[in-house]
Amino acid sequence: MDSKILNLKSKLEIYKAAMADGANFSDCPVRDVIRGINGKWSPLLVMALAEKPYRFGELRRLVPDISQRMLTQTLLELQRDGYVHREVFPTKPPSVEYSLTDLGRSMFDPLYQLVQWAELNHDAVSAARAAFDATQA
Amino acid sequence: MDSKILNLKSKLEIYKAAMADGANFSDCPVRDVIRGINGKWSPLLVMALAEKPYRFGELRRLVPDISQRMLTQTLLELQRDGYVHREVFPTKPPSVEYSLTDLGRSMFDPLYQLVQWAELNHDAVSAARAAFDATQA
DNA sequence: GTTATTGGTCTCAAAAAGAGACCAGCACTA
DNA sequence: TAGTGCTGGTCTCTTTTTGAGACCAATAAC
Repeated sequence: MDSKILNLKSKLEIYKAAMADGANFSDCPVRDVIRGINGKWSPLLVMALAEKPYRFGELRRLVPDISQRMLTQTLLELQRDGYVHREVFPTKPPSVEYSLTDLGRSMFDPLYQLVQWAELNHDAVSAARAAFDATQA
Repeated sequence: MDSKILNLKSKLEIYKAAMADGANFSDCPVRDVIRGINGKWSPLLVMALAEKPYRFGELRRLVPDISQRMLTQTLLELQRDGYVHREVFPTKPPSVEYSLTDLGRSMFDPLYQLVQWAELNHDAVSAARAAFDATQA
């Protein structure tokens, strides 16, 4: 346990070094990147596209609770940040395929770590929520 | 590169297995957990508290662009999900210390992976954004 | 008595997200 | 030939979330 904490501390040294010298978090360049991938739908779409390219309508069916408006908008943001490639095929009617770029694929590993952690701990989180809500009642 | 893709695919098998059989993403338990930590401020606060416990006012100064309202609210959510412990000390005026629980600490590793990735790739993202915006002008 | 500090809450304005109607262009069908 | 459906969107309206900032009680220091 102690060694784990030390390890954690040494990692934080690196993390803090990545920030501005003033050591406040507001102009940390990492935040800018994280913000682009921590929208409500972005990680989900990246995970989906990591499997294979999908067309607009396919993504819509895969994630039924996203509105068409947010799907368009999130895909545009992912495209702007260089994670997703958009290609229009001249079929009738035209179909549009979305796929991950190399940059997008490079995000999969760390993102998947987080997903794995979430899967491993979602029981603990549910329990914590239930316990907390019980005290508030 | 090919082996990387294969590795990615095998990981996705696991990911999909974690979902409901219908293979649509809307009732994936992982989403519920991810949602709790992908707010605008949550990952930042977890990273900060990973270093050491902080008091309310200290966090406010550390993250100058968070409003007091959102700091209160985000800390409450993190507490509810079992990531953060809140302790009131009977000083005058009372001071409140926030620290990570074991569950919160267990999140650090995967979260830090993502931060590291973000740091490594923020130049590429900036470049992609600039290139994209140039075509839209 | 005045001022500052603590960790909040409350209210109101602004921004973001969700719901759903609408659209053009073509193919297929009746 | 008129109707229907599919494509990937956009537009508008409503609801939710966030941000900005005033306010608060209790106490200590000046």
